[in-house]
Amino acid sequence: MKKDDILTQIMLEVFKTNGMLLSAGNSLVNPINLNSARWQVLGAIALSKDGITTVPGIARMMGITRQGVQKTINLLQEEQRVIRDVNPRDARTPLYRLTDAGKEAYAQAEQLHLPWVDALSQDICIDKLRNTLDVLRTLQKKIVNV
Amino acid sequence: MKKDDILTQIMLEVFKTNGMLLSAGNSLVNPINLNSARWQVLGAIALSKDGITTVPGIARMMGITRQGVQKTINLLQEEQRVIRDVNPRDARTPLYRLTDAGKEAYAQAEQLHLPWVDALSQDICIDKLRNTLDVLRTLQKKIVNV
DNA sequence: AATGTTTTGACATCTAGTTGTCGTTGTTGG
DNA sequence: CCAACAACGACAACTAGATGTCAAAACATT
Repeated sequence: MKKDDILTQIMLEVFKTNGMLLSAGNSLVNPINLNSARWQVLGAIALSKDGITTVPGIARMMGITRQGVQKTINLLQEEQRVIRDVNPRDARTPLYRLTDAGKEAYAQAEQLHLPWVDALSQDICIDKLRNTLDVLRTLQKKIVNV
Repeated sequence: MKKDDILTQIMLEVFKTNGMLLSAGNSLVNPINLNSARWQVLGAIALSKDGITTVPGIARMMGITRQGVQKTINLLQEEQRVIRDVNPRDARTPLYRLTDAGKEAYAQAEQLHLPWVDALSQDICIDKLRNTLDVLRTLQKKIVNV
């Protein structure tokens, strides 16, 4: 197979893998009343500097639009899993952080996630994983510039 | 980074790459009045045996639900890009094939796709691409079984 | 300091795709 | 042969996310 054909196949497999990961992720965190979208947003907040960040900040981190994140954040806020603070540095865009319930939900999600990732990474050597991560990131940079 | 962490990163990058590929794909085939979803379904038909297949067949090939494919097929049929045949082997599920307009649309899409893929695969050696394809497929098999 | 540009939240509309249900058609095992 | 059972199209409701618009706030440049 030529490079072009392999890359085309990779694209199709990215679509498929995306769907399967979303679906598996939903099943994984469904028991704790989460889904992939909320889980990811909780993670984005948890992993941000000082555990506090803005909607557009999350959107940039996740590579989706701020409007999409805003919807999820509004839901998480209704569920008392995130709380809104005034942003002293920018009056337009409030800061969000996890509540205790949010922290617990994210911790539970991690406990479910870990053994799952562990099982999936079994039998794939670390160099292959590293390479895959590198290729995906390289592709993204190129897609932006092309 | 541990294997687990790398794989977690890969998952996040798959989400991002998926979004970027969809968006770039939409821009790419937008000039010929297509989008990523319709383009993919046209491709699934074009690449199937004898260029004729069923809705559930496309769904299995693409790894999405038959209902999702059905929606896209219905649109493509309205646009006269696919045509429906009676399936002599199964009265429930009609066969679909490309019309001349459908074939032309797909050929045009390929002409746009080729130089794009070519530019993206530039500077990534074929072994890295092969490895990435392999890892994605391995992951999919594992996700199904875990 | 004034002006033009960018970023933001809020809101509305749209799209691709999932989930669930129904009645029908195939398929398979006893 | 026939009774379960699986797969199908049609339809409806729902979800995540994109796209577009607006006014307000922040920022940049002169």
